Amino acid sequence: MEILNILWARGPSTVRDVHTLSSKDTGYTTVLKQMQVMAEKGLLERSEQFRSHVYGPRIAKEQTQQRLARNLVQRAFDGSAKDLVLGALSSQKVSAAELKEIRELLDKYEKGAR
Amino acid sequence: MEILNILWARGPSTVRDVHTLSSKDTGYTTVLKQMQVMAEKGLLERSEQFRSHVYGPRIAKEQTQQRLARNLVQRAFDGSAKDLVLGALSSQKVSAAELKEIRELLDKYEKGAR
DNA sequence: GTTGACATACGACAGAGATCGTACTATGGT
DNA sequence: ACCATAGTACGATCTCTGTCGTATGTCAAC
Repeated sequence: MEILNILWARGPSTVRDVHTLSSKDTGYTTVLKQMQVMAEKGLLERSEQFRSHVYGPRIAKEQTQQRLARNLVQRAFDGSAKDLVLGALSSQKVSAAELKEIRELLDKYEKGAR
Repeated sequence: MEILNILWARGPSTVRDVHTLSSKDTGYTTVLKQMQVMAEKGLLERSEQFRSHVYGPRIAKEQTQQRLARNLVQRAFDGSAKDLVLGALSSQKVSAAELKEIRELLDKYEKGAR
């Protein structure tokens, strides 16, 4: 997950970049291996054009987030999106600005979808 | 996760109960083992008073959901609760009634927490 | 008391993930 | 041409989880 986050933020990057930016202090080859495996599994694409291979995310951030959210809602919240929102709110501080954005989101969703 | 869901819904139950209710068709001893391990890890408590041991959830549903939501927000949504809501909404249909509830939730949260 | 049904305990195994050490390879500077 | 450096490839190990088979224990009914 952290690897994906870095790649989404920076765009295609080398293993060294990712390793340097990673918060975990794990070995270089560990990150390399992880990225190789992720590439094998289709999560990352890699370009071998340069001396250091360059890896990029193969699925969009939004799409992945959607998948994770749905997954969690199904498995832990009995399909209730409401409860997920509840959980998210009560688990951390949410700023007034963010609350506003969430409301706008709900409006937009209501208009858009049916 | 499914085991926890069943226990939250039914309250303390035997392995047989859980196994019968489970949607996966996995062996009885598999469920038994899982529940034993979960008990070891402190997720379940078990009473050996009866012939068949009775297992109950050791952590409240809400608390677990909170933890999971926070965890996901941190790891996959850069701490943005808004994005999690977005993900949840766009990943599935959400009824008008549920939208209403979510709005009320936001109101309550805004009043209550600062 | 024997037995059949049902329970738990335990160990084995396979698959996935994370981690790392080491070996191999390519590249640029001298 | 050589060698130090920095990269990749590969396999070994460890830990977790899920899965199950088999062994062992218990209890009630005959």
